[in-house]
Amino acid sequence: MSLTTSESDDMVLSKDQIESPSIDDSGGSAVRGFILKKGPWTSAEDAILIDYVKKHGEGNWNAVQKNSGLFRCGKSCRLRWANHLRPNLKKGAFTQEEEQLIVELHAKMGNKWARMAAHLPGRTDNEIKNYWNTRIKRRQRAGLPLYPPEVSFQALQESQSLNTSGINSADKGHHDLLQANSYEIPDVVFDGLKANQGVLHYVPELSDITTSSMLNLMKGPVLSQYCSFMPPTVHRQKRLRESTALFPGYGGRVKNEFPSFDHFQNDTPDKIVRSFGLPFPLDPDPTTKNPESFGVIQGSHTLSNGNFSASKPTSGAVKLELPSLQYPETDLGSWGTSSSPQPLLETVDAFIQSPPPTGAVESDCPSPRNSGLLDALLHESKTLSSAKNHSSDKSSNSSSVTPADIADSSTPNICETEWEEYGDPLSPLGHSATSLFSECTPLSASGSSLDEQAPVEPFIGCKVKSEPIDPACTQDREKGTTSLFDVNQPDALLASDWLEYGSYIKDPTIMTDAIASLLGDDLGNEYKHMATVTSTSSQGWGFGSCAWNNMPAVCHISELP
DNA sequence: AATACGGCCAACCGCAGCACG
DNA sequence: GCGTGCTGCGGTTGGCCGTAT
Repeated sequence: MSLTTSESDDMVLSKDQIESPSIDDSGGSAVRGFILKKGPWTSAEDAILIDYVKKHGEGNWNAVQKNSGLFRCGKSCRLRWANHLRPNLKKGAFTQEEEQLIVELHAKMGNKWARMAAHLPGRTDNEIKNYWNTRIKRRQRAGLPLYPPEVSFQALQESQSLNTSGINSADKGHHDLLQANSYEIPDVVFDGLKANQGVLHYVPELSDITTSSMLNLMKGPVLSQYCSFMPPTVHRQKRLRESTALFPGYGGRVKNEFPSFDHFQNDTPDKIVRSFGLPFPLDPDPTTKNPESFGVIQGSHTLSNGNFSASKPTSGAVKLELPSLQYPETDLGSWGTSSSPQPLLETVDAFIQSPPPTGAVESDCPSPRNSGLLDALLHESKTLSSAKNHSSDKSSNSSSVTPADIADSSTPNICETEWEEYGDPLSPLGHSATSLFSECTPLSASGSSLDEQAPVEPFIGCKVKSEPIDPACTQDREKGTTSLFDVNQPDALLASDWLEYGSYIKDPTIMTDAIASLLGDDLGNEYKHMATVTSTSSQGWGFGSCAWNNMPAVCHISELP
């Protein structure tokens, strides 16, 4: 982009200026008695920098300021050179090929702009970053998925192959597989993976979640993460800084706090909550929960990113980063073999408890629903819902209740619909995300997403089927992991392996039916008998796991008739 | 026509990793 | 081993411009 600043009052400061000890009150900063200019670069400055680099080469940027008379800090010089002056820079809009590549790379890498730039000759990380951020906003408004179905599915397939091949954290096979697909996945992505530790540790870097990890994590803490991985659109407020604006109380504290689950195990609930992006501590008092804050979760890239920042462990709650599909530096294997999904539930429960899933709050749904994107999503979802009602009718004869049925039987929930639309597209998990959203959302589900994503469902394995207490069934599972729940005995629930902050569900049959229905029609019979409800939360949430992949699952049935 | 808003781009800031003395 | 400086990276902010209201 061309410089717009006046080039007449050029920046090349005179000797006098250079040595002036005065502080530049126009944005410049004084360093070692020198005034460093800030702001847009002028052509004169560019010329100086170019000339300097020609003579001395790149690097040693701090020397530029010392030797060229250019009053820019080294960082500024490097940035200017890298982004605008260096040869072979490709200017102009991204081509379709480039855009597609960016999407694919982002699905693989997350917000690793520099790495992505390496795959796009002539393009800078800044360009890509700006493009992506713009794209996100655009697609949000359009109610479109962040990742095109093909990209999501591709990532999904890759992750699937990874899972089925039994690759674990220590297995470099990940790498090979991914690279075979022409994507360079940094080693670091898998560094943290550890095989079969037997304990579900944590979701260390949700920001770096990969397809596989998403598949595995979707059901848990990631729930909150993915509930918000579409950055919420801030209406009428440019550059609203969620960290401070939305959570004044947590502003700096929440940011970048993302301890591993190892820590969670000994941490207080509120700490855990914050770690997963919840802006508020687990507070028994619902009134203390600011809907806005909660919405952050949703919007946080955490899901804020979604990202959650893909690059750094951050509180999804306050960051607008999108979730990458990277493998988290965690124990993926443990998800599959884990015998203790506790952390997940803890988090989920915390998540759940924040905003009471009551009808009164629904309109106020503290989720991404409050975002402008959600408005768009709502619109789209409505359209889809109406279209899908037809299909729903077809299955109305089913013995079990489908999400669509549920939706029909309850007050239409905008939030829910939006979440569904949100979830599918966002991650390669597509449906998995949807399932999560719908299941975690306190309200009825339109079921539209479920229908559409049917093909992907099998990969998700997140659905939970509630089966009547069947010792034989549960005993076959990881011992101690699955506990039969007796909704009539709060104590039993609290004592379950899946820690519960809540008490118990009021009507066991409702939970049972709800969960069963989720598996019944949506998931099909294939996995119908492969999941078991392990526990329930105080607010109508049911938790369980799937036998075929041991994935934790969660669903909510508060709105069941 | 005035204003508000969003898109886009460039630049800055803070942090982390690394190398070196 | 420690402190310092350099570099790179990712996130954020500021400003211009076009468009919508």
